[in-house]
Parts: sequence; structure tokens; C-alpha cells
Amino acid sequence: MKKELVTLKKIAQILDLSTSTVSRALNDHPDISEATTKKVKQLAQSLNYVPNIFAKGFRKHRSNIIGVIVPNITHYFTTTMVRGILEEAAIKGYRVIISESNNDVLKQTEMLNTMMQFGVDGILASLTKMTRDIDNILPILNKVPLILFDKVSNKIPCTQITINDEEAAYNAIEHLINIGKKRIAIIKEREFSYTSEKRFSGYLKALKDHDIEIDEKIIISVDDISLIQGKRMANHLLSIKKRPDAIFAITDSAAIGVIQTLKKFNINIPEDIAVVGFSNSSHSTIIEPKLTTVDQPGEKIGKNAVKYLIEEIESTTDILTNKMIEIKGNLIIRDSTFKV
Amino acid sequence: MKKELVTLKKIAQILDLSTSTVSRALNDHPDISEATTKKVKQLAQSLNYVPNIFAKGFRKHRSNIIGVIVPNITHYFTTTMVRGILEEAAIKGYRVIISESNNDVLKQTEMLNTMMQFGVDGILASLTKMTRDIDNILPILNKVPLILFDKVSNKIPCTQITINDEEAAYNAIEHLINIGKKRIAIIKEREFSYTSEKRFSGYLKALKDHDIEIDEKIIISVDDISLIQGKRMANHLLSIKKRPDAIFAITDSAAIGVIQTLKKFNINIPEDIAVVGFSNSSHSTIIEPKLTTVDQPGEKIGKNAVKYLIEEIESTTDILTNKMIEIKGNLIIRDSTFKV
DNA sequence: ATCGTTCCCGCAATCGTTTGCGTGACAATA
DNA sequence: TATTGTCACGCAAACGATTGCGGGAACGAT
Repeated sequence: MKKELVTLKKIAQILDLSTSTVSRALNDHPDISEATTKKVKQLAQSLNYVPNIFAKGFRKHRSNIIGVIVPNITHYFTTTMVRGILEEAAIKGYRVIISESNNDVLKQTEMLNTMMQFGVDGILASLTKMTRDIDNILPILNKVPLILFDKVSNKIPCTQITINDEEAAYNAIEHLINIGKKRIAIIKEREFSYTSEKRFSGYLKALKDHDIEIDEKIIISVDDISLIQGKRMANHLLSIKKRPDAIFAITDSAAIGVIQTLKKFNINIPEDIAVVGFSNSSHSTIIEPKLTTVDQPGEKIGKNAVKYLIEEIESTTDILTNKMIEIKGNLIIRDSTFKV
Repeated sequence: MKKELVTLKKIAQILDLSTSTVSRALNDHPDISEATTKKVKQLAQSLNYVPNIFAKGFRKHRSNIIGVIVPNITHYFTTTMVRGILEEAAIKGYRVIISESNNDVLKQTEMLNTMMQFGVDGILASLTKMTRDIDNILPILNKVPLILFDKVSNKIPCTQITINDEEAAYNAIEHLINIGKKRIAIIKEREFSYTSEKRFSGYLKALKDHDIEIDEKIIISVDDISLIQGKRMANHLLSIKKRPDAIFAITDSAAIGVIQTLKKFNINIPEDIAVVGFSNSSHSTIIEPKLTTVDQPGEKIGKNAVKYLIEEIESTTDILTNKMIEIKGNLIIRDSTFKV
């Protein structure tokens, strides 16, 4: 546990140099001659020198840590984004600390603050659903770069990275139309959710473009978009007089709930009612029939988020950037909308 | 971005005290009178003082960060453990940095080293499958506390936390026997895997205890225990002359592969062949019939891992602890073994 | 009056690294 | 020769918190 630390001073003593020279040599400072630089680096190597991270951070006010906050780390899609974040961060020499907000707004702001106090160089956040009180988040912006991904909010002036939800939803609906569906229901979220709204507007746009009547009765809003709610809403949709012939659930889990109750009532999928989800979760190939859904390239989102964040961290200018980046999601057609 | 930092010195100046007094006051040092302690704390509060984490770590050689390494963060069970880790760590005032080894041994050792250099106070690791070259891991033990969880290795002298794999497997097999199954196959891992071996020995023990013949032909070993392999091995098991009447797959994903091919051949589950998995993954209730499996309390494992790790971190003695902790997993009986 | 305690608190060093500034050696230029 | 410039490096301060040591004040006991 003791293990005599190797420090700049030690290297300096051995080489009969000053610590400053050693430091500069290791950092490729132009003031230092090639010869000594080489000498220093060699010794450092052989002594297995590692710079004291604390002293370094202490001086430079840099931790090389980025903080990540997600609502629920248990969701498969979230983990794929996290994977992308970890990869890209490792490449760029950053470590990642992760927190889970459990969709609790208070916890979320608390975590933002802890992370700040803890000295992260930047924060990547995927917001909880009902993040309305932006006031708690805005102060962060002046202190440390913040980038939102996946669950974003256009009320916050910072760069944001999402799926092209609207377009992807549009494509999904168009696919349903192409296979002959004319009465397409949607199950979306009631609480304001950026992604839900985007997908909804893609839905509306597609219907309009194909001159299909929009019927409020088959536009279903739920509080939490879960498997259970999918079941409930499918039940509801079966009970109305003019049944839909397709159901677009804003989320795979809801779509799976829908499929499960349709099967319970022996409704043929996709002939009687087609179903499409959103996420390409791992469940979508386990359920039968396999679910048509939108694949979201999580790793790509994660990587991009890190890329933009580090850009902001290492930029010298202090202006808030405010880009909106969209990553393309792809419709994956499976048995729930298409029979071979 | 500038934002005049609040430091001990500033507080000291305002209160006309020395920084040392302020420091001690904030740390509840007995030398400081109640009155001044109170005064200092109040001012610190109102000034929104946060100790500079770098300076603190610099002095105390403590980062209050623990490193976590997992093979694959995408697995549901892994995320539940991570959740437990995050929760417990947050409570204890530690941050968590996570890395993914992707089941790559080289990456794993590299990550261990990076984390060490980075100054984590301790490391929690779930090992990659084929971690044989313990040599890369042993040096870590002298430098920083290490605890293994889930994927462990009894070759490494440190405390380890697992499910009671053997017992749980025993219970699963006993359940199969109780519902009348007499010829029970197992699909396990070929490569040495601590958990696989444990589950296998539970299987053997249960069969012996119930005087059931052990048949090598229905003991299947595979390289990677995946859904695909589940399908393949199910095919194989169907092809042998004395078919099994139950299949115990060491893993949910393999069990799901098994179910999928059994269904393809119109074999009744569980009447003809019962299936049980291990993990209680989220897939196990999506598949039909719903899968009987062993629920592993991931959060509990995570929490315990953190608890023991912090214990070691904060202990003053330097002796390597070497406890084996087992967390109980519970058999969850569903349709794949039991018809109502 | 002197001594010994106890209670509170300040001084100053310290951790390892970075960095502004200074300096000596030497070469180039006037 | 005197001046200027460049190169390569050293000095020392600084970052903010912690901590061993020492010391003054107050008080009681002798």
C-alpha cells in the first residue's frame, strides 16, 4: 500500500534536472531540447511514472471526467447509448461517471449539482419525463458544458442530440399505409415529451400527406408509456366501434403490450391489425409475431454526444452552442406488419 | 465560467479566523468550540461553499471514486447490478466510473490499470469469461481494494459476491423432478466459468439426491451460451434417440432459444419438454410460454459489492480479505414448467 | 505567586504539478 | 567589442485543503 510514489521530483533528482524541466519534457514543451525530452521520457517510462491525477487536476482545474445522467439505466436502448459514450470517452481520454435519476426530477437536479461540485468537465443528460422546472438546470449552463441526448428539451439552450423522431415515425406510418392500412391508431404519451410529440407530428404529417382522415378517437394518450398501458389501450381500442386496422405505439414496450392483448383476443397480426413500435428493443424479436419497429442507433448517439461535449469542453470560447443534431433511425420491418 | 471560487481562505478572512480553524470546524474537529463551528458552518452554507475536490484528493489521497468493470453493460441483469451499485455508492458518498470490457481480456486488464492510474479508491469487477491469466490482476491487489461480483474467479484472493448458483440450480432441478420429469438435460458453458460450474454441480447433486441416472449425452457444453446456441442445442437434443423431457439452460437467453425451436417443432411445453432458464431476464415474461427461471437480485448484489468494497477502502488494516458472499436467488415458476 | 491543565486556535509545512518569469550560455549581428 | 537574440533550463510561486506542532489564555490547584 505504501509503494513509494514516483514523482516529477524523483525523476528530476535522478537526471539532475529541475521538476519544471521534467514536467515540460513530458508535455512536449518546445522549450526543452529533444535530447533531454527523450531522456526524461525514457526514465519516466522505465520508472513507471504516472502523473498524480489529483495534483494535475488541482492545478489545471480539469478532471477529465464527464458526468452522465440517464432516467433508467435498465432500458436496453439506454445501455446502447451508454456503450457509445463509454467507447468514445475512452478514446478521447475521458472517464465517465454515471447516475440514474429514476425519472425523479428532484434527484435529477441533485445529481447535476453533485456532479458539478465533484468537478466533472462536462455533463451529458437524458432528461426525466416531466422536466418542466428548467430553472434548476439553467444555472448549470454557466458553470460547465451540458449536452442533452435522447430525452431532450428545446427549452434549454444547449446542443441536443436525438433520433429523427418525426421522420422515422413518418416512415413507419407510411409503411403501414403502403401495406393497405387505412385506420391507424397511435398510442403516445400524455405528459409533454419531446420525442413523443415529434413522433406524433410525424404520424399526423404522414396521414395528411396520404389524405387519410385523422380521428381523435384513435389517438390515445397515456401517462406512462409502458407494457401495461399498451395492454389497456389495446383493450380500449378493440372496444370502440370503428376498430383501427393498425396500431402505432410510440414505444416497443407498449407495442408488445398491444400484441399480447391482440393475441389474447385471437386477432390476426398483421392481417386484422398491424402493430409497429419504436426502439428495436431486444424484446422485439422475442415476441411473436416479431415486431416491426424503428431501430435507434444508440451507440452512434452516445458517441456523438461525447464528441460534441468534448468539443465544448476543450473550446476556449465561452459562447453557449445550441445545435440540434439528429441521428437517423431506420424502420425494421418484421412480422407484425408484413407476412411473407 | 469564472465565478469566484469560495475557498477556506475566503471564509477565514470574513470570520477573521485561520484556514486551519475553518477546515477543522467544517470537519467537526474536537479542538474547535461549538460556537465557532456553528458560525463557520453557517457562513459556509450561505456562501455555498464546496470543498475543492482536487485539493482534497490531493491531500488525502482519496478520490471517493470507485471503478466498475463489467463485460457487457447491455445485459439486463448487469444493469440491475449497476443500479444497485450506483444507489449504494451514492448513499455512501462515492461516485462510480464504469467501463465495459466487451469480454476482452486485454481490454479488461488495460481498464484495471487505467482506473488505478486514475486514482480510484477501489474496483468492482465482473470478469470476462476466459480470464485465465490471473497474473495481470494480482498486482492490482496490492495497490487498491478489489472485489469481484457475479462473474468471479476463486483463483483470485479477494472477496467475491455471487448468487448461490449451486443451490439455486439444485432447486430448479428439484422442481423439474417434482413435476414428474425424469430425463433432464442441461445446457452449460464449455469454457471454465465459475457460475456455470456451480450451476452444473447443483444439477448433478439434485439428480443424485433423487436417484436419477446421469447421462452424459444430455449434458451439453457450448462455447458461448447464447440464444443461437440454445436453438442449436435444442435441435441436437431433439435428434438423439432418448429425448429429454426437460431442459435446464444455464441462461435465459439460451432457454429462450430452446423454447423457440421446441415451438417450431410443435412440441408441447411443458408437457412434452419443460424448460427452465436462469436470470429472470426481462425476456422471460415476453416469450411464450413464459419462462420458469431463477431470479437473481441484481440490485442486492450490487449494493453488497459496494458495501464490502467501501469497508475495505476505509479499513486501516492492510490484510487482504477473502470472503465469499452468496446472495440467494429465487426460483420463479412460470408456464414453461407448470400448467395451471 | 507559581505551576499544570485544559481549551481553542494559528503557524507553517506539505502534497505534485504547472507556469510566469528570469538567467546563463552561446551565436549572430552590427 | 558591444549589442541583441535564441535556446534550454531553473526558480519559485501558486493551486486549496489538511495537519503536526506549538502557543496563548483562562482557570484551578498548590
